[in-house]
Amino acid sequence: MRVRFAPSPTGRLHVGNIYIALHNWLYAGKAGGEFLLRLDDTDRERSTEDFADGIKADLEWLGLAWNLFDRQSRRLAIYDAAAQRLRDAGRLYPCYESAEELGLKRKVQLSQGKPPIYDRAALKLTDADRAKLEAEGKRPHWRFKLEPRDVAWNDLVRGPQHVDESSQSDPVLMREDGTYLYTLCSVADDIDFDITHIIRGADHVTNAATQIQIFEALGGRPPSFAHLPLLVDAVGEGLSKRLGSLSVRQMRDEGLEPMAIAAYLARIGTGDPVAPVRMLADLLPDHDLSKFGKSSPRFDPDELKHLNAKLLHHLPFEEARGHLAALGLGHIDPAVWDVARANVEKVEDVALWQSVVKGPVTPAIADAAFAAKAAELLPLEPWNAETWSAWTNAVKNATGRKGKELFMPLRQALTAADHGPELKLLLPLIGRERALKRLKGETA
RNA sequence: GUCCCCAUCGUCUAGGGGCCCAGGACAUCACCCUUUCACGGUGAAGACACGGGUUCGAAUCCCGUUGGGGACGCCA
Repeated sequence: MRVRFAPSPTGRLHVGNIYIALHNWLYAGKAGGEFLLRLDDTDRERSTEDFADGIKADLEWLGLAWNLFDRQSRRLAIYDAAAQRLRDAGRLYPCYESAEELGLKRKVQLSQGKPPIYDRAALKLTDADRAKLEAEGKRPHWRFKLEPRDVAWNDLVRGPQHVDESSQSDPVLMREDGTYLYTLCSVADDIDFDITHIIRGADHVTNAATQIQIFEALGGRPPSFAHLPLLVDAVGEGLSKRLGSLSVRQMRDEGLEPMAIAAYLARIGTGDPVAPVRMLADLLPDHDLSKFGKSSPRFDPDELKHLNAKLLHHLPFEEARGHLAALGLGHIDPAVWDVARANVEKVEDVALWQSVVKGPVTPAIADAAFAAKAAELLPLEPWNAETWSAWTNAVKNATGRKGKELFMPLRQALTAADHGPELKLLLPLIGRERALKRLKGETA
């Protein structure tokens, strides 16, 4: 069993991409299969090396490791052989229309209310016609001759599918300049790599029918197909159209945990509860493509943020350590993490509480007399989790204050904030020396 | 424009003619816990897009309307 994730290095990975990558990874992981990362870089105009590196980095950051790697630009011989085989079988034919001519034809068809399908004019060309065109300096692009029949398959997500191929254009497989297009490369590679399952977005469903024909023409057995519903954004628009607006890079910069992203993307679209998980493997047992429907799930950044916070609230220091270090927060005290984690939304928020503990903090003191009295009553060290209530009780008895009146001024003096982790846990970390200074209004 | 697909609480969904005046999860709200907030616990509120059929009975089947998504490239 082998799956592939085949992005084209024409941009950074975005949510829609990693949603597909993740499900491929999970499917292979659960079945004990292999995961191929294949860079579809046949479009030399738009593919760049930087994007190729970026894609790998994004995948690594998410923990989506691949067993195999290749890129289409290195596999030209495979495509040459495939094209020749199709030519020999009479399934590949030369066409001489220019891109402008084709555009015009489509426009005319559309204006007549007809579907913009290639009219196969090139099929009617005689040898003499072709010779004449060649003599004029025209170079052909090559199309695959589709059989005009109904192609059916059982989609792992969508159930029984069929496409009437007489309503499809013969796909161009080779450009005028002799380079190949995705449609051919993809199939040739899938055959060569023995890909058993193609898991991709629903924008490829009609492609599937055409590709099945190419698989068959090439003598390969078509793999199983699974077309996941396309994610839409909050306004209900397709996510894949908005490259860059939700890139992996951007999510990382926002401080989101890779596991939060994975957990969210793994469950969205299914009825399974969206819950934080520690590692990708935890997602394996419940993974099942048949849990998906055909309608588009909404990708909600707020829900992701919420999940991210929830994940952090339970994250032991040992598991946060690496991530903290990666963010330049290697100096975070484990004790601070344990006390503050329930109050953070993003991992870097802990830095604030570290600075509250270690100082310097400029206290907010509204009632100096009260703070001074509290300072006077501050117990001697050693301090522990009981210190806070012993102290506040003493202050209560001495001043007659209670409830919010009592502790809010203390919190503000001690932390310069009016919310935060439990003071009974925070206080011992701050220590007597700093607490004393802050109660006196000094920055410490 | 043509073809394909979809339509249940705010969101993700369960549901395949009576087990459903619709179940779960997330979010929301309330209460509890906590000498605030957050965390945690308990509970509440909240939906079958609309109109016609079929049927003793429809969220479920059929038709239509509306709304949404996708495909139709010498992109992938």
